[in-house]
Amino acid sequence: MADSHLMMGGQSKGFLPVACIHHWCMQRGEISTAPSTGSSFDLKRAVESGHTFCWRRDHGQGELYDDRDDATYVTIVPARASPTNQPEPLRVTQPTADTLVWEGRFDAAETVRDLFHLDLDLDQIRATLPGDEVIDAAFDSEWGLRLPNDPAFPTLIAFICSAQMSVPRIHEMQVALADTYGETVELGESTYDAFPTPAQLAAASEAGLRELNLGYRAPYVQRTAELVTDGPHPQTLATASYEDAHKRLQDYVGVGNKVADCVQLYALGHLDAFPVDTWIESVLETHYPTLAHGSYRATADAARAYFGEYAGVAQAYLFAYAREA
DNA sequence: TACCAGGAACGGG
DNA sequence: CCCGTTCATGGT
Repeated sequence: MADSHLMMGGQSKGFLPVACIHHWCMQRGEISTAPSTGSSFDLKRAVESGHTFCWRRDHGQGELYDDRDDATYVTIVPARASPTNQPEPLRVTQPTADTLVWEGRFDAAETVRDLFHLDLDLDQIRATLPGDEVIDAAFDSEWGLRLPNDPAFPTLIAFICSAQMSVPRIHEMQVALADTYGETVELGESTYDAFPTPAQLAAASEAGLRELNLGYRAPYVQRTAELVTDGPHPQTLATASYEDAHKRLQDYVGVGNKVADCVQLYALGHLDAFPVDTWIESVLETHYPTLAHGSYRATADAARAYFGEYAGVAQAYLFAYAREA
């Protein structure tokens, strides 16, 4: 096992400058993903199954959602969520099934574990779910998939953009937003574009956003960015109840039941949220006809009651399983 | 060409 | 609360 905070120049952690902005102070670490029996994390599945839109492949490794299975992924932790209080680029790769390697400008082991809920026991979660044939097949097929625990604002914007849009095109929009309105950050010899802050995105014009092919979602994104800039941050809803957060998220523009559930599940740690999209609707109609009630609220509530505390994990596996077939 | 893609705003029952 | 219509845009 490699040192979890390896440094250049033999410096110890205590001698690091406060603002570590130079490439020579890059740190690297290794994380085991095999707590007990077999690997319990699959980085490619976690990043490329369409649940997070906060990652991209490193330069020169193509776009997400193709066959490549050994990619290095990059995200930029927003200032408000980073221990250095400034946007922090983070590279992660999985050289073997049981090993995760990260690179960043700070000791990011805890951050990486947090970003994928790695401290949750996947076997324990599965044990809480009903052991029906569909869940069994989905978990056998998609084992290692983890829910993201992403920053709230980028997740909110991504799922406002998701309306009537394919997974690759949602991701394209987030890349375009970052490249156009976000701050450029440096890691080693490379530079990356962070997702824009609420204020940066609020300053964009509807016309400017339409140029990025956001279509009718452009004014939703701009107005929601204004609301977040002027009001409480959606991240604060992580400590609210499911019902309270669900209601308050819909005060933003372009946010209904489904987008609210996605933000709650992928950014606020509400793992009992069960987003019902066209794929899940189809799965329910085929395999769980008693849960499909037609209206969003009735269907989602029935699914939450059936799958329980970790209904969102079941949803993620069913979604990935359905889309893979 | 018509239809679909991780839906939501809007108006009306 | 529930339902029908409309809303950009690129792919098939």
